[in-house]
Amino acid sequence: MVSAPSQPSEVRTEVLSVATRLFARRGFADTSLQLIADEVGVTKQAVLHYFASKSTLRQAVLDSILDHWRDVLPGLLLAASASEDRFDAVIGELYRFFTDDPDRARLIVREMLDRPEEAKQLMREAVRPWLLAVAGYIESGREHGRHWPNVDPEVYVLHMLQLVLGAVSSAGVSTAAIQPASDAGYRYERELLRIARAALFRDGGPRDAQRVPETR
Amino acid sequence: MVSAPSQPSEVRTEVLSVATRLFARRGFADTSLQLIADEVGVTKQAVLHYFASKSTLRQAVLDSILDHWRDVLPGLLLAASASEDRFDAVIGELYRFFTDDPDRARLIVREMLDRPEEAKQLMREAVRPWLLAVAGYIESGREHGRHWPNVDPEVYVLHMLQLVLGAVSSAGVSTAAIQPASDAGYRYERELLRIARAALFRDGGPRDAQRVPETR
DNA sequence: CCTACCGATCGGTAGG
DNA sequence: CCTACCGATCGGTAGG
Repeated sequence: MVSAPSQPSEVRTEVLSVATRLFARRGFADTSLQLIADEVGVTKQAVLHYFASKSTLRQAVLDSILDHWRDVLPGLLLAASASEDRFDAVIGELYRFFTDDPDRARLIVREMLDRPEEAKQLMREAVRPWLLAVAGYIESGREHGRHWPNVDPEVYVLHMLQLVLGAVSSAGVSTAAIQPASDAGYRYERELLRIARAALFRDGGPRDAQRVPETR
Repeated sequence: MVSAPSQPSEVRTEVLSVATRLFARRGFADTSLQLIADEVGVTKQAVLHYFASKSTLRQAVLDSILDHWRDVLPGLLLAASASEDRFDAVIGELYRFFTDDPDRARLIVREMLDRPEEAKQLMREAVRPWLLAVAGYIESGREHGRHWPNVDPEVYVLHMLQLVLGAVSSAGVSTAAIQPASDAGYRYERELLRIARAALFRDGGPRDAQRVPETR
C-alpha cells in the first residue's frame, strides 16, 4: 500500500500473509527469508526482527490458520445444528473454509507430508474435537435409519476431510485430467458433495438442485 | 549386499531408490545431493556421475514411477474387465498400487503441489487414458440402472484417485485424529472402499464381507 | 567414480 | 533505555 507503514504491526501482518502464500505454494524449504522479504518490500533482517527465526515464522503461519479455524468452528457447528440437514451444512462449510483460501489446504497437506509427527499432534488437538462432534451427528442420523448401517462415522468424516483437502489444494491440476471445459470447476465441486452425501445417506441425500450454494 | 558393488548400475539403482524415498518424505528442496550420497554410501559427485543434475534425478524418479504404473496398468484393466464387478476391482487395484509403496503417493501429491504445470501434463498423459477407461465402465453400469443416475463418471473417478492418494500418503497422520487402536488401519481402508462403492451403487455396492482383500 | 574446488546463496547475527 | 529497522557480514552448505 503506502511506502512507509506507520503502524509497526502492518509489516508483521504482511510478512505473515506473504509467508503463508509462499510456504503453501513452494514449500517451507524452498522459500528463503530473502524471498519473503523481497515480496513484502523490506529487508530480510526486518523479517527476522518480527520472527526470531524461520521456524518461528513457520509456526506463526500455522498458528494463524489454526486461530482462524477456531474462530470459524463454533459458527460452523451452530449453522450445522440449526440446519435441517446438519451434516450437509458441515461439509459445505468445510469446503467453503478451504476454497476461501486454497493455500490453507495446501499448507496443511504439506505439513502432513513434511512433519508427520507435528501433524499428528495437530490432528489430535484441532481436528479430533470437531471430528467427534460431526461423527456424533452422523450417529444420531444412523439411529433414525437415514444413513447406511455400515458407516464408520469417525473414519468417514476423516476421509471427507482428506478428500476436501486434496481436492481444494490441487483442483487446477486434477481437472487437467478431464475434458477442459468452463464448467470443470463446478462439476468438480458438485460431484464431491454428491459423493459425500451418497456415501452417507441411503437415498443418496438431498438433491443437487436444493443444495447449490448461494453466491456470497 | 556386498560392500563393493561391481556392477555400476547397482549404484544407479540404489541412488534412484534412495532419492525416491527422500524426495517423497522430505521433499525435493529439502533433500540435498549430499544427503542422498551419504545414504547410498558414495560421494555426491558419484551421484552426479549417473544423473547430470538434481533436476535430472527428480525426473528419473518420476519416470520410474510412471514406468511402473504403465507396467501395472494393462493387468489392472484386464483384471477389471474379467471381474464380475469391474469397477470394484479397479479401485481395489489402485489402492493396492499405492499402499504397496506409499512413497509413490507422497511423491505424486508433492509434485502436484510443487509443480502444478508439470503435474497437469502428467495428468493429461498418464492419468487421462486410464480415467476415461474406468469412466467408460461406469457409464455402462449406469445404463443398466445399477449406479446413481446423477454420477459424473470422470469427476467421480478423479475424486476417488484424489482420495486414495491423500489417504495413502498420510494414513499415519490422519488416523491420529481417531481413537488410537490396532484396527485403525483396517477401518481406514474398509471405510474408504465403502465410500467409493456407496457413492456409485444405488444399493451401496457389494457387501464388505465379500470384498475383504486376500492377503498376498 | 574421487579430490579439489567455484559462484551463490542459505539462515542468522553483529554494531549502530 | 526502547522500537523498528538498516547495511554488512558471519560460518556453512547448496548444486555443479
